[in-house]
Amino acid sequence: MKDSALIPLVSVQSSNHFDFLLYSLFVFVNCRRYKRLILCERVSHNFRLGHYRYIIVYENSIKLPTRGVLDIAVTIKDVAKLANVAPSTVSRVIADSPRISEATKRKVNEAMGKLGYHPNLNARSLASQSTQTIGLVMPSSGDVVFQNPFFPTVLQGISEGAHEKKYALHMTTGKSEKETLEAVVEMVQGKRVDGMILLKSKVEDKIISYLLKRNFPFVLIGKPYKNVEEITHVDNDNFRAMQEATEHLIMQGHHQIAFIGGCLELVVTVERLLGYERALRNAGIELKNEYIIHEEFLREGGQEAVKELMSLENPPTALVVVDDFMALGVLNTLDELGISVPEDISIVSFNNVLLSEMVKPPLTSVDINIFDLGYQASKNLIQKIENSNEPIKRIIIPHKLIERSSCCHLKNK
Amino acid sequence: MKDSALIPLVSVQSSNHFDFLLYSLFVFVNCRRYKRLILCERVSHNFRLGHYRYIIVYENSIKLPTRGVLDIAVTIKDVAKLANVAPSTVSRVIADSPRISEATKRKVNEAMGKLGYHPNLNARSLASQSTQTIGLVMPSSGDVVFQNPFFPTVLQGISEGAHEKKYALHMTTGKSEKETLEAVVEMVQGKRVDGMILLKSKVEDKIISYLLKRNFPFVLIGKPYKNVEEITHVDNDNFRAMQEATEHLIMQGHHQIAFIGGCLELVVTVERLLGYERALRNAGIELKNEYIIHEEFLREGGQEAVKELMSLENPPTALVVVDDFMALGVLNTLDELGISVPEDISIVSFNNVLLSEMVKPPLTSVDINIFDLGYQASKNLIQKIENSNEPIKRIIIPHKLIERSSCCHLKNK
DNA sequence: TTGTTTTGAGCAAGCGTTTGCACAAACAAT
DNA sequence: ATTGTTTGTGCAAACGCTTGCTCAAAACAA
Repeated sequence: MKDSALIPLVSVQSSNHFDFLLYSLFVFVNCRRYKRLILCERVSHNFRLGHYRYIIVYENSIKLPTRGVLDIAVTIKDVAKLANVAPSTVSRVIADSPRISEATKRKVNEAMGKLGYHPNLNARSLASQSTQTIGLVMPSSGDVVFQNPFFPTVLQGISEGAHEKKYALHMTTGKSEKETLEAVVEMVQGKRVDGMILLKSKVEDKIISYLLKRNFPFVLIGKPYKNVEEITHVDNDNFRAMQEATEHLIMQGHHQIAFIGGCLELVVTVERLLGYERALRNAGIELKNEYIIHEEFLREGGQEAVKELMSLENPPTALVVVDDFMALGVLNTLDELGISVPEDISIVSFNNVLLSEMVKPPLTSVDINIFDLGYQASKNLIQKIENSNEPIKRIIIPHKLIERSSCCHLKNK
Repeated sequence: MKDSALIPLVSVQSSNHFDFLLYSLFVFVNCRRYKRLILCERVSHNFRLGHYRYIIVYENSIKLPTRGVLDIAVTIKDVAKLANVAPSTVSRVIADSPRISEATKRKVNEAMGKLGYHPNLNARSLASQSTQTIGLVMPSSGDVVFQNPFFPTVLQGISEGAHEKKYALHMTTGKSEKETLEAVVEMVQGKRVDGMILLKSKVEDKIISYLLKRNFPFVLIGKPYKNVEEITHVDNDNFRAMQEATEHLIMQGHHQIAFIGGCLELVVTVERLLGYERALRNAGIELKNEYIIHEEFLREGGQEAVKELMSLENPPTALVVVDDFMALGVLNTLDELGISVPEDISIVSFNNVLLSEMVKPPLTSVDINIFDLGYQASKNLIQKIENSNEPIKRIIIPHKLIERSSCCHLKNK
């Protein structure tokens, strides 16, 4: 005889005939050597596949009611019946409402235990209008971000923050900008999530406008291009960070400093570029256009750019690179060109991922605390979800220049 | 006058008094200079916050019915009313049922457009018992996996496969094994997902037993430790891959080959270890216990191990390392020890992540096609979800040894 | 004893869909 | 004209939960 575990699906060919279904069940029960089968509730005449409930009786003694032939789940009603209370009472026990007496709670909990009850979260979400889920749009497969550790780390932070408050994550991908927006609409209007985290802010961001218009809770990682006062965001002070990185080089005597950055549509690039320019200007160093490179992360393109840069009449003596991984590419290209770091050229990069200390030479890199970026984002999003009066916030995650061996004082020529 | 966008939440202090609510609405409407407000439906006497519907009338001409005071969404009923059909018809139009005439479809679609209707996916899931979502448990923050590109890449593959079939991803984290199982139960019994993808298989895997017992669709990435015949899984032929990698070294004249692997509880480690042993045995080379190292990925531990290994009486002339990132650590340690690769020692590693070609020297690495691992997992999971008769499958993703410069022929001593 | 408050639990409506069947209208076949 | 078929829509129950209000019983006060 079987124990009271779930019973695998019996294949019922025609769902249109009650008798046939019943018959199938009998056959199934017999061949599995269950003792008896009792249909105990016929949910409606207008029945659908999956609406029958039954009890298995073992060895003539009634055991627990077991569900499962057509994947019928244990519901709150079943628990209520077993505990001899109303469904609403069970619901309140689950919510640990103070209006229920201890005695009843015990009784109900016991029944839940016996039946192996687990609430149906879709039903819960539908009724309570909340999902305990936060939404995320992944960068599309082809995206630059995917190649480097930023994404997983920030995800890890988000996940950690969500986990602490028992929130889950819901993600989709969008291949194009249009698809991405659709994905967001699906999550938001489809009521799949209570709030959203955006992983990057573009200069003209449709998603942000959409969420703003709908007044839907969201947190942005990065700095909004506009509406700064209306958007809770968590960011580094990228302007300062880059300024400091550049100043670090300046203090080491470098005047010819090039900037290697990413897509100018990303606000972070813009900010950092400004910080770079400020540092140079403060030091009275002239800005040179040919020292500023925006390359997508593709290695080949990067190589080209670096080669061009180094073959200028006055090649730079130092580089600021906005990403460790990109810096690694640069490092390789320099190596090919026979230029050695830091003797011939100094490099400061960003992100301080694990990689940066394992590379030769270890990279001086600005640690922007990616994990915390994600962690604070989800934490603050949840606050916002749970209290709609929560004020707009701007959370700045501190950065720190980690000195390693990719920079050194400019040798006097 | 406002346009027909959503109207922000009016703060209604007491939800208990209809009149008060009505009054608040009027105040709100006046101060926002809407022309008129009509309550058009009082959903029930026994009302709850958020159950009122209304129409805004602009400039005396009736515009679209607008919802939103208490974030009331447009429902299928509203669409039905506007299009003058039954809700069921709207539902069928959405599902593009052939039973609906073209004329009606057009009419309904128009109404949906006007109202900006979007289906409530929770309600859909509840009624249709399917979520179009696949579940995933992330490695916990502290986990090894998070540090290297395996996770994001496989996620990318999964996401791609899911996206193609319009499935979304649902993720949670578990910090401990217990929490992880709870997270799975929550997703499965909470009916949040239609199927699951497991990212690694442990030797005694409670999650697998659970899913198997419940007969819940899932796909494993990696090889199951037991019940191989009952579990659809996608994997590399890790045995062969490692055997080939080792043979590659043997063919280059190496006899003293050490194995640096990860946690022995992971099936993949076991498989690869076996492949390594087979290769040696086939070549008639004696296995040495001191040549086999299992280190968690922590850099420090790894360094220790490598140092120990190299100070053996007969240090190995070649290493197989089960992960590129780990190999990078090894590379660094060797560098510290003044041992150069590949001159003094050859290395073959695994995964062939972008990193491996950017490192000095570029690593000979076995490409196991991580993306495809994820892609096939979600693709096959979805097949399984959509057709419960889908047979159990074993999908082997081909691997390929990518030769770079971290190996060379053993110089004759 | 009677009136009043408190406590605990139940009733039933509601969340927004899907879907089996009923049924009217239009058409075809007798 | 009568009886079948189609074809297209509508009806209403169901999914499994939450929650405002009602109300009986218990506890307390007068």
